[in-house]
Amino acid sequence: MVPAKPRVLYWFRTDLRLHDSPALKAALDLKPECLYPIWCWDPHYVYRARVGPNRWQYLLDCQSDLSASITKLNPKSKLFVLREAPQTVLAKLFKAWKISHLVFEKDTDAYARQRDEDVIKQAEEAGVEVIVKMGRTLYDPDELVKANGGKPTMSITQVQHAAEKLDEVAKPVPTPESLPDPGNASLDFEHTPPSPKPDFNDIQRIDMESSYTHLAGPEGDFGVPTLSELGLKPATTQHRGGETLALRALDEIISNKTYTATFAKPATAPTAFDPQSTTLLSPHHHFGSLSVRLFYWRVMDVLKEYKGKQSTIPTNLIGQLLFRDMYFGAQTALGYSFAQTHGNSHCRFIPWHLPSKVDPSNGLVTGDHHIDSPEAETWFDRWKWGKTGFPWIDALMRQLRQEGWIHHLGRHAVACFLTRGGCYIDWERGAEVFEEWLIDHEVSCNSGNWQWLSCTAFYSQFYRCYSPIAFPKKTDAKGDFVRHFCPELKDYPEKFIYEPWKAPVADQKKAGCLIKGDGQETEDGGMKVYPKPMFDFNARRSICLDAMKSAYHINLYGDNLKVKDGTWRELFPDSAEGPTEGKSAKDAINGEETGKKTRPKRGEEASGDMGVDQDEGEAAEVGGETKGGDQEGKSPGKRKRKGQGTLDAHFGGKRTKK
DNA sequence: CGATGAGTTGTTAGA
DNA sequence: TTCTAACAACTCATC
Repeated sequence: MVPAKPRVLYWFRTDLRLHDSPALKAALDLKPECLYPIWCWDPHYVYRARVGPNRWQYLLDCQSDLSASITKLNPKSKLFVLREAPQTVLAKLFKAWKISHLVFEKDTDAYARQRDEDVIKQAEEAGVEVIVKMGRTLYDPDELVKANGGKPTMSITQVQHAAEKLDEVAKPVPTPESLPDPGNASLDFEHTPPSPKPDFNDIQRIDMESSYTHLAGPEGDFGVPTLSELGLKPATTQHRGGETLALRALDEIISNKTYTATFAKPATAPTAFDPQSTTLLSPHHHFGSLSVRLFYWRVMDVLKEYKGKQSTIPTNLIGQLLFRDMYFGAQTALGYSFAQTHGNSHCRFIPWHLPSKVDPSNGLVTGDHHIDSPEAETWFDRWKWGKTGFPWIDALMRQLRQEGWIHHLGRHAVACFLTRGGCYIDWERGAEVFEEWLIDHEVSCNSGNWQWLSCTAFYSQFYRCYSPIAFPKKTDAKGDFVRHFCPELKDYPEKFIYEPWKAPVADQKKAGCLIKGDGQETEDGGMKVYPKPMFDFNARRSICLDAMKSAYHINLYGDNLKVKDGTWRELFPDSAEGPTEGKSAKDAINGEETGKKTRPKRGEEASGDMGVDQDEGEAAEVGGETKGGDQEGKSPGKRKRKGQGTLDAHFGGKRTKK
């Protein structure tokens, strides 16, 4: 009996490329009778994740380019976009298209794992064989974590040591030269449009979201959707996606051997924008339109040949990829909790303003936040919309909104400003804005970088704080970057470009822009207006510094029971920055989720000690990581403190003792 | 175990 | 202009 030839569903997700795709190669190695290249238009990303027009456009670029490349290899084929959740549509396709194999690239963020587990189960039930191949990172995050003793990778040293135990980074696999025909794409089954509520992107839509009206799209041709179907405004970014552009960009970078071999991230200018000083490959890596392993080996080839002085890990290009793998490893080990403080065993708890609301039924943030301080809410709003009155911060936030990309150090500057170095606002608020606006947004990297900058994980030198005035001067004394993104300030003298409020009114008038108000008005009697700074930066920096010092001494992590039940407040001095005290603040925050509604308690010990709760479950994912000792041994009492001053006074009797 | 040096990416004053 | 030290002080890796 001759076995039937395989009929393969190749499910594209964040691997929108034909080159160096181990999963696609595995699909083709089956020598299938037919291969359907498909994409599921997943409602999770349409409604439940924050995605703005710029990243959507980038995705559509990637899909269109991929579809055209598929058609080039086989005129009968293309990318078949199905407007339905993978969790509901795939099982129907298995049947309707008589599928024998489902093949896809492994994805490791918390949602992706849950989704894929669900789909794999359905495939097994349908008798469909599933093939999953890694191709998204240098190392398989699961293996990396395993090699790191089952613990999340929290430093580059850990990544390097773990990587030494693994095989070397996989060499790129060849790009296919032909593709099998797709089979008959009949849609002889019921379409299940998703529920549009809740819609996290509702506020962005200028029109009804209508991408789910037909399974194969409005033309019935499985075509790539449009922004207008999503009810979104057109993209404003000039950065375009797609494998063709990605490979061209890669060639250009690699052709400049000196740039490639001497690249040192901290030395690149965050003020450079035309052209930018870094590679801008991150969005290609995010969508998989450029293989990180291809990039790795192309860079390694240059490093092997280059005779001059080279930059090294971690500042060189290879180091950048290692950081990416580090965040993937941390996310993999911690699951959903990695993207939030609540329940996160490796993220410090700081009593930030505007903390997230948490759903007590699952311990996950709801997407909404508490307004413990109306002032902080105003600061957050002004930060988001580029109206803080600090030109460097505002220019960056406007570039981010318009173009969907800012330099890594620019991200440092605005993140530090929002959290530990200015507003003392929860990093999760900032991460949400980045999630919406960045074209290269990646859950693990975004969460990781925000934790880094807010000094809640990965990094702890909170006394190193970016100044919105001194920092940009280092690479852009003239203020060209600010003049471009805050054009109302373009005629300001160099002397005042980063602190325009210091310009005498006569100079303000001469430059055609008055410094006044809080960002509401943009014009006054025919003269442009730029807001006054929303606070005294140096005063805020010192308040934040003291607050961070205090929170570090109190030393709570996101999985601590006191963090979970709200009793952390008892440990903080009443005068501490953040929602630590005051009847109204306490009611506003405690009322809803702690109150008398007790969360399920298991093994809880109300001893007042830093109990370590292991019931969140994420750790099980990596084979029962236990970190019971984590908070032990870090007790504040062990720490030597030589300063006297105000701070110690606050601690009197407040610190927990062991 | 304690001590020491390093840690991708700070700022400022003063030489 | 470019360099250094002081600022105040964190965790991690290594010896």
